[in-house]
Amino acid sequence: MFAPHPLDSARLFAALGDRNRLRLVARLCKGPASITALGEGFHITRQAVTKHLRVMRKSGLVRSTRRGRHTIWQLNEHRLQDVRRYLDLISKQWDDALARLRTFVER
Amino acid sequence: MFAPHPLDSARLFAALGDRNRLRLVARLCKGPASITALGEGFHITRQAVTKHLRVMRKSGLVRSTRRGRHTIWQLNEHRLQDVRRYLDLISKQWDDALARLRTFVER
DNA sequence: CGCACTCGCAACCTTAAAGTTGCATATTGA
DNA sequence: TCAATATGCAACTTTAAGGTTGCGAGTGCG
Repeated sequence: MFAPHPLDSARLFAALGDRNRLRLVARLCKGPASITALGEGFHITRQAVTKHLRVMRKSGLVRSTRRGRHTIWQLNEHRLQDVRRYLDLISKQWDDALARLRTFVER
Repeated sequence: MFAPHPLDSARLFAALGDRNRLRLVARLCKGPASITALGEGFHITRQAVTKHLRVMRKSGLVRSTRRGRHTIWQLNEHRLQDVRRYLDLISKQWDDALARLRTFVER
């Protein structure tokens, strides 16, 4: 079965926990792109974009492949599913807790 | 319809993007609890726990109610669903992008 | 070939996150 | 009532995140 590691999950959520990184993800949803192409609409340096991409790569959310003189970045669909599964697990536990509470309170 | 704001979402993910906060969430899944009860198994100060809880409250992930001399904290199921919905939206866009890519590549 | 383009590396700055310590305040049980 | 309990408030330290600038290196078009 699937057992999400809390530390890995934390890193994954942290990777999504930044405004600019979320915008990068949204941009990557439209398809793979190079660094300069990704930073087009942004008001940050190319280096900042690079840093964000590496943070996300470290968490496994994104991967890169060298292609000639530019590096192509794309989303890692599996990791996104990991996050969703982790949230589902939390939600389920929470629902169970609520159910137990209702039983106790007997309202 | 539901339109998740990227900035709000970022704050929400950031709230989950910390090892100790994730452990707090896991603990809160078992039911509401007070601050000292929450920090029981942790190796951090009560004040640190308080700070984490407030970060999560600011993102709407958790809420608190004063009850006598202790404050009871519990999860906010609605916000959890918000995160899940946002991820679903991202995943869907990503799936669409993949579909488009397959059409282009014509493999 | 040479120049423009795309990127990596490294140093640096600024700010905020994570955590601690110390003290004040309110509540409750004996 | 009084002390123990449970929390809040504030100042402080340390570390890392987010961002910038400068420079060097590989790649490809004209």
